[in-house]
Amino acid sequence: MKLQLQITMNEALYLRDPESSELGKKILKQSVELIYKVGFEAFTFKKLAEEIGTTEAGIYRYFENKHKLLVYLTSWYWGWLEFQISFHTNNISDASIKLKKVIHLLASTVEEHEDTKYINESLLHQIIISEGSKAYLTKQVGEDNKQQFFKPYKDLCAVVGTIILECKPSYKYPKSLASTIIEMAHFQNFFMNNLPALTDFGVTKQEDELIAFLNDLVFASLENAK
Amino acid sequence: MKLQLQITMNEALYLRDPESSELGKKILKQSVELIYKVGFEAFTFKKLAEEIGTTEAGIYRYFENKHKLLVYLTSWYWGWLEFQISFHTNNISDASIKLKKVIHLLASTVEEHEDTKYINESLLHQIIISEGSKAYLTKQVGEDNKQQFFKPYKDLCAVVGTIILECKPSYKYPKSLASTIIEMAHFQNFFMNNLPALTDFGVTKQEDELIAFLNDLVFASLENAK
DNA sequence: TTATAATGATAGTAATACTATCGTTAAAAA
DNA sequence: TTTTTAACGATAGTATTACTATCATTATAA
Repeated sequence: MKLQLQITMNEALYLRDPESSELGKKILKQSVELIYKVGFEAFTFKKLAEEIGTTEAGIYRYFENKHKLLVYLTSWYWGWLEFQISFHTNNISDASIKLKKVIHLLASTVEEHEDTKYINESLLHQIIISEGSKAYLTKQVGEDNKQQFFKPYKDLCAVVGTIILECKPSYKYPKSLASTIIEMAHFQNFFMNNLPALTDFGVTKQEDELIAFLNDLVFASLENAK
Repeated sequence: MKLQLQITMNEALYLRDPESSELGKKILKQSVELIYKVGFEAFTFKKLAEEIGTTEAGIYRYFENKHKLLVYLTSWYWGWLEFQISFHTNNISDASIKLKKVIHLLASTVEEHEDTKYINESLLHQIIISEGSKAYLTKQVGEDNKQQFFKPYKDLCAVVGTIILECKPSYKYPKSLASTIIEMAHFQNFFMNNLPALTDFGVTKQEDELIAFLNDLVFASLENAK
């Protein structure tokens, strides 16, 4: 048995549903690989078209511009992560263990499942680390938000916030702590690999140390709450 | 008496020192206002030249490209902040009070001192919040780092890390906690104003609540350390 | 069998991100 | 004071980016 995970995407993010055709799936697959390779700034629809073997106009039939494509990919990632969390914390009754699992999922390198799918989660994870915040750090964030583009991120944050409150109902900042964990799982990873002076993690065993830091941060805050 | 604060800038960031001429100072002043107004993506040297009343080529004599200008501005900000911290924590003996002061300085809206200077710190603070991380979230981060472009950020982080250790010598993650405070002071501010569902801060008294959150996060971590 | 929809191929445009040249002006050195 | 140098303004030019438009072809569905 093999069941395909389907993530519901905001229709305003695309012109034609990329999951509905072979070309669309190629766009998703190759855009992840190309953004990973050259970075979001140097990524263009022309280069993407060349990789795929189609034309620029072909890409524009699916996505209005590269910003919407980035928002699409980040939304997909948040949706996917929320599913991973709900799957892996299912029937864990102890909220603290649940929260530890969440931190582990956020901070661990994603390992590949099947390469058959059209999105490589492991590369996408790296993209989220390096480019993810560019999806909302823009002048149009207000309009994008009105169109619900960040709902998957908010939903994930709400899920984590709820688990935090399960651990400690009296904690006063569940949502801010949730967004802090999520952002720091990515930023500290980026710093560790690119600006190590900003972290306390060595080159070896790095991931474990990042997880330990996040656990320490979160559980100290919760234990401290009255 | 009026003493002008001079921040030493990495010479590799510019082609001609912008602080050495009137045009250079205008470039700094107007770039802050233009980036604040249109955002870094829509900001171009052509528009900047028009604002100043010079030509595109005139700007290119000072800065190679807009990325280096952004790195220049962020470096300036980190240097300025480090000075603010050293100034305002001077002769405070209690490390905890010092750390609280640091958090306050990081998370407070910067109010204007004199408008005579060529950099508006209050607008620059807003730019750091919205655009700051784009200075290092690039493919060239490694090369930029080799050229010491991020030294001011690292220095600031080291200063904060040292104060953290003064508070609690046994705490294991002073640098990661320092970079977490700095990043979160900015990100939570951005979320509060643009994606409020990611925070627990209301529209009123927002700044105080953000400071309270950061204090709670930091001191819980330190008190928790053995 | 005929519509309809998706794609490929090609063209074109305005803006961006530069580089190069040249004449003028203003300040510093001789 | 004259001469040299440095900075600036003005203009031009190029490759790339970020699109939009058109039309022929192919595959699918009515």
